[in-house]
Amino acid sequence: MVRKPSIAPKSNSIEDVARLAGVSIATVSRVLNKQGSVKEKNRIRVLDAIKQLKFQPSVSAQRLASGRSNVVALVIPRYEGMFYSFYVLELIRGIGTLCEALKIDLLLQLTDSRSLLNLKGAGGIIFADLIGNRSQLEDALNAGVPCVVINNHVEDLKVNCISVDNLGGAESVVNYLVSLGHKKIAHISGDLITQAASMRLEGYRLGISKNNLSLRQEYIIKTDYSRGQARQAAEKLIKMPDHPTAVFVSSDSMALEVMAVARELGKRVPQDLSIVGFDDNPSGLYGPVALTTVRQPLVKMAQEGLKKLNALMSSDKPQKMEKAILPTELIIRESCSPIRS
Amino acid sequence: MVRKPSIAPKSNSIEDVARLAGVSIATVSRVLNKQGSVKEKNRIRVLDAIKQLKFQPSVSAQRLASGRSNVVALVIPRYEGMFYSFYVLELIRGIGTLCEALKIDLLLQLTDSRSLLNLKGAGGIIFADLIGNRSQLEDALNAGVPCVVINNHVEDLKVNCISVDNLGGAESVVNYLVSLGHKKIAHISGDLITQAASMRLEGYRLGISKNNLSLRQEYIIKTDYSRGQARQAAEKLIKMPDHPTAVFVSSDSMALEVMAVARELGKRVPQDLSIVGFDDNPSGLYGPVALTTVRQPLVKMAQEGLKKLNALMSSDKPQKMEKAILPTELIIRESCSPIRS
DNA sequence: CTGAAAGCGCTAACAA
DNA sequence: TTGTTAGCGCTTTCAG
Repeated sequence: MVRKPSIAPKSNSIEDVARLAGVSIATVSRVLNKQGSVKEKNRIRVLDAIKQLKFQPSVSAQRLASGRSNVVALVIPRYEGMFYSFYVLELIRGIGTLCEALKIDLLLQLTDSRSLLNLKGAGGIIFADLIGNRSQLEDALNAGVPCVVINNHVEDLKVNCISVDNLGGAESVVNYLVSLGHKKIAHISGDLITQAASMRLEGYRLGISKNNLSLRQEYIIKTDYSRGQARQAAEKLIKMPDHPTAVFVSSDSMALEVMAVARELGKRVPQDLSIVGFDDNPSGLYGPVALTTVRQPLVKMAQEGLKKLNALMSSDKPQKMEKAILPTELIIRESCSPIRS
Repeated sequence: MVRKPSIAPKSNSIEDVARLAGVSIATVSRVLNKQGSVKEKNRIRVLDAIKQLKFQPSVSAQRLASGRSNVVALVIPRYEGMFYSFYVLELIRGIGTLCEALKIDLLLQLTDSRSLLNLKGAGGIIFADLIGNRSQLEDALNAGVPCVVINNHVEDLKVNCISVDNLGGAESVVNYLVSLGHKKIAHISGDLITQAASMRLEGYRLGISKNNLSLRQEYIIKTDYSRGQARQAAEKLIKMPDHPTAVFVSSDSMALEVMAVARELGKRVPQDLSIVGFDDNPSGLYGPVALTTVRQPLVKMAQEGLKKLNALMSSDKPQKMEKAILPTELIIRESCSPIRS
């Protein structure tokens, strides 16, 4: 048949390498994949030819022929508040850099949750959070695509997941504040469509009740994680007649906003208002009062997730399934003080 | 004789669809690619079969057979300060969402600049900024891969680029401050390995000299874009015996830090110190004093770049080459005031 | 240790 | 309007 006239200067293929090296393409393939044995002399010649021709194998052809894929998709659901958060960038950074090291191609999917993913595009999928897109995960699972979920604990699906102890982290904040003598503790929550935010709220509630404090609804304010809403929440809280003496904020970036508002309204931090954030965002370090916060191992979570997925993808044997919850850690800095009684 | 079903749930191929629909695979391919003509009745049957089988074509096979690729790589060089910036996220957001709409697969490469890219992995490449990785771009260009550079103006390479008028933006800031009567104007620059930061510095210099002010080296402080260094810079500037009355900061996030420092040191903003940022980061809106800044069309830049690349990739004809510089816009809010004389 | 050859799933020229 | 069929570039048996 007539070949399609290619416009672009056709780049050289494994065949060219084979010819130049004076071996068969099978041999070239062997040295490419570092498997099977090739006489050292031939290896060298092939490697030489590859370098000389600047040969790069076609990923598509490799995938098609081998059935394997070294492409990992990172699926991030698009929702209103997602880009306010420090955390998206941390995730991308963690996974992106590890991918380069592992020679894995990273397919980024910012999805609107209801569209279906191209499951054949990748050999494995990392779901970063699950927000309205459980069906995407289920589809992928049904199609037999290896999956890992991070930042979300999914109990009822047979899938690996790695999340962070938001509940425990939040509870420890309350315990800490109580230990400083606080009894009027408020909470500014993040977007409750995220599991993280709702677990932090839950942890707050748990902490309050375990410490035999009364849970006051007016002390709980829900936001979308944005600084704008944090500002409103802070104003509302501070202007209350019976205002809280401490506030646990669901993200550092919001906590910093709360701190700013407090100052503007003439409150001293931490003397008049103790503030605790969540994230361990480096920005928290720079103000005049370093922010007490909860450190969560985001990069580690992301990278563990990728490693697990990689194992899933490259082994034929079924791997054991894990539902890991990584510990969080209270980082005490300067934004809280004991309450004087 | 009946074949045993294979263990692995081998997903069905175009052949299965063809069989179910009672047509040839060529016909299926035609409806898949919406090209060539297919009798309406057959179209329906094929579409039906596809739905029924939940068929998704193999991207690799499509690419291999057609020579085309709907994969776009976004190359972001990894450097120290990159993740401080609002801008990376905006870029990813702009390109990521448009990719979904255009059914383009996005390959994200956070590269360490010296490693070579897998040029066969994508049909086109967007370089977001060029930081120590010009050779990657040149390699891609030489290999005939369509490329677009965003956020960096490359004069000496035959490549499309779309950047933002950092120079003009910076100059307009100085002009504005001068119009308010300021004569002692400082600049806190970002990481000068980025073209954006160095053009802003250049624009500042230009503005100063065009307005016949003297350029004072001690008024120029270089940072890595982090809030930490912004804080140090601000302290240094404010504590100078002959301190500036206005400061132009190379990013909003740093400008906010400067504002915070000023307040801590007892300066009123804008009465004692006028501050201008760069980015139009929404965070700038929330403080007690809304930040005057320079708006740059990041999302637009990213999306225009992707569109251009897409055109390059899907047309056989050579496209005209463009070096666009999108205008920036001074957004006057509350952080500057006229100087009393 | 090496090479020949059979596909992998799809596209697109060509024939019908 | 359709079906037939030759590759796309590589991996992977299977002989040698």
